[in-house]
Amino acid sequence: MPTKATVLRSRDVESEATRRAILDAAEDLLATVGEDGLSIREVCTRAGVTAPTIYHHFGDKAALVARVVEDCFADFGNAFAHRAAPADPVEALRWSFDRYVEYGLRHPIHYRLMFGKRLSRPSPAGLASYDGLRRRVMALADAGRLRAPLEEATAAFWASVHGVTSLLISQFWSPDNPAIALVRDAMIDQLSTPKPAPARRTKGTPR
Amino acid sequence: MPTKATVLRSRDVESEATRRAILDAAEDLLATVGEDGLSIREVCTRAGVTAPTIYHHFGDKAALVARVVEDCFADFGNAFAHRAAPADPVEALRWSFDRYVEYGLRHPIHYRLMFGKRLSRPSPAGLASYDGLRRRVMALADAGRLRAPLEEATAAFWASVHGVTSLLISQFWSPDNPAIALVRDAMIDQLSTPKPAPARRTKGTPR
DNA sequence: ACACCAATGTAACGCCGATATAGGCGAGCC
DNA sequence: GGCTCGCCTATATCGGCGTTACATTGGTGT
Repeated sequence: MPTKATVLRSRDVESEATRRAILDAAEDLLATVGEDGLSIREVCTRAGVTAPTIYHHFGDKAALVARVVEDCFADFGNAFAHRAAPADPVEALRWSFDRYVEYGLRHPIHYRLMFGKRLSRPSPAGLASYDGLRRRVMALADAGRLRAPLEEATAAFWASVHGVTSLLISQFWSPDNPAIALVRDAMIDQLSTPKPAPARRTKGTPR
Repeated sequence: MPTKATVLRSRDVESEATRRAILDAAEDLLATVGEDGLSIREVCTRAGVTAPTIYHHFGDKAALVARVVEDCFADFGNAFAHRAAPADPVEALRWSFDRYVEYGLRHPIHYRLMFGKRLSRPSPAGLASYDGLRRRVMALADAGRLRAPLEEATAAFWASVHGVTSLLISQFWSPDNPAIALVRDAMIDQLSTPKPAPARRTKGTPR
């Protein structure tokens, strides 16, 4: 962004520092006590500012939370990007399912905020993360192994992994529920055709 | 002669009347403005009582909401019970999927409260509604057409329909999204054998 | 050098959920 | 009838919340 020379005006860097302090405090609080537990006043004391500063920088509480959630999508994307996915597209999809569920279980509050209610407009980071999923389904199509329209298949996969993750986060299910793998493998089996070369068996996916 | 339980003492019927008035007001508010929009004060004015009355009858706001949600599960069950399901167990399952989604779309706030976060203990009405779903899956098993353990299959079916409903309610999906039927049919295809198993009387849970 | 304006603080408003306390009033006993 | 007792409801209030009108300060551009 700073194509022009970034002029260092001291008040700007101070302002940015407080902005970050507020965001850090908010993110920390959000992860521990949730959205309802997060209070402007508590953010104030933690960030060392007073209320009008927060409102000056973010508008209102909802916008502050939305901003934090935006950052969460980046973390969510990293949960996939910073780890090597299997080469086989079907196995990669299974792997994506597991990483998705893993993230939800690790950051349940964040997950709820990200996917519990759509914000006014889909956030760029949210769209990017969905794009990542679509690409993984497209890899299946590129291998000639997808047997549903791309968008529908992507959406269906999302619905299944979101359903599982939601029930886990809401503690209707325990993390060792065998239905998790059942849903995962059922959906993947339905979306993909068997491997073209019949003889070779891929590792460890006993239907 | 009335039994002890039916002795009508006027103060009892008055108390029950105010209790119902509070519940009706709360249910109405909940359906329109949601849990956060529902305030004790608003319930008070609508029900024509004052705050301590509500606390006397229900304890606190969470308990009041929980009580309303309990009633919602009954409505949810009626969405299935009061309508004729198809005779074929596979079609009945498909029908259940649609009724489930339909209820969620019709009562999104209630749905969120019922399935968004597990209450302290699973409510009796909630267990009953899950039992209804299990029975519909068991009908498939009784027809020898279920190819997964009963509990796993029930849970997997629930996860898929819950995932779809959640995305619809959160407005990530539009109600005419073709992925809805894709998820539904994919899961049902995976859980059921394509044809009525002819001779084998395996009413158990073949794997 | 000075006027401007973004950044921050002070203080307050109107909500909220929750409660201590007191009063009303039917129920049952003498 | 008259009494007390226990359940039910209202009055008044508390502390906390999100939010905002207003004042203040200090860096910035001219």
